[in-house]
Amino acid sequence: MSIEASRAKFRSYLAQKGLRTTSQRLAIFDAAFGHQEHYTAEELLAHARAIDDSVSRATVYRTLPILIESNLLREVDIGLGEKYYRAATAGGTQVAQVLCLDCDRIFEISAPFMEWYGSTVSSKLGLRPVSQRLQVRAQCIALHQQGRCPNCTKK
Amino acid sequence: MSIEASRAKFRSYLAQKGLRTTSQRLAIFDAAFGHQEHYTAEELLAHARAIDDSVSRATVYRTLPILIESNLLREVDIGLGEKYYRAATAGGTQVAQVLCLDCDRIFEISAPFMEWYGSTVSSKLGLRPVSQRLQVRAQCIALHQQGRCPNCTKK
DNA sequence: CTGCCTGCAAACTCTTTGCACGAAT
DNA sequence: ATTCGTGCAAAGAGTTTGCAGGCAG
Repeated sequence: MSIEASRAKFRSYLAQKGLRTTSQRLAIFDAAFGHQEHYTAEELLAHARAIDDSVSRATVYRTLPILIESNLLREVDIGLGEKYYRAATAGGTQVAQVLCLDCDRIFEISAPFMEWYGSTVSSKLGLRPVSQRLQVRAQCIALHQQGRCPNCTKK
Repeated sequence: MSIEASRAKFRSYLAQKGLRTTSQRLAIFDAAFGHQEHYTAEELLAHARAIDDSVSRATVYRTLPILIESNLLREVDIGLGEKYYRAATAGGTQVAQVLCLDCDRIFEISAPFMEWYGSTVSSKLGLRPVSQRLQVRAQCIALHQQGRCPNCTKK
């Protein structure tokens, strides 16, 4: 989905929910879709302010749930204390995250069996799965063996 | 492993690391092993205080890493804001968690393929897996269809 | 005009830390 | 006697919220 199509979807979602189309919400949307990587709320705030410097931290936190509910953004909580966000891509519910503990980079990998697993396991408990996540924490082999990582810019 | 064996393991771990065997640490240990369910740091504090009312919140937070490093306790972060802890059982690294969103209860299910998956995915990225987690969020079918859940005491 | 939305700052939750006293070795 | 460990309270990080004023519809 192109960014124009996504922006249109955002505007119609706002209209449909009776929410107002403010310049701040649009700036946050544009900031959110200007990056393909994972970012924190704080980073999103910085990006949004580069577009519209009137955007406040509070509005970022108030807008994030709207973007998530409209399926335009995905929230990724990998247990680092702060949450990460990422523009939603197709099939986004079936991805696993791999966190490199050396550089804190998050990689995403397709995990098509996850949904099946969630259903199988939940049904045994009389539950209906809502979402599932599969996360791997890992260390960089090259960094630990040769002292430097070809992917990491941090170390 | 019996609680006596676990307590012995805890004492020897402390000795081996040059850490002191204090009454507070023992009270926290006993509180941690007096429950089989998941509990929060706050709940652990309450249980520990029932055994030794001199235990403070700070000491609970300072003792938790020791219990985890010694593989006596497992930390479970299911994204509810606070972390949960549980006495470690055999094969504890290969369990998936199922969270009931209606009662916040955490169920654990054996997931023997998780470790294999972590290795497979990590190796493609030049990473070595350290740990992995598979978590399912689910709703209670009975509660939503019949208005009450046979498992939940909360609702 | 109406009332939703905003920025600001304070509040909040969970966890960590500095300090001086107290207890294990 | 040494230190390490402790309780207390304050600090910290990330996020949420109350309020008075501002802008979309």
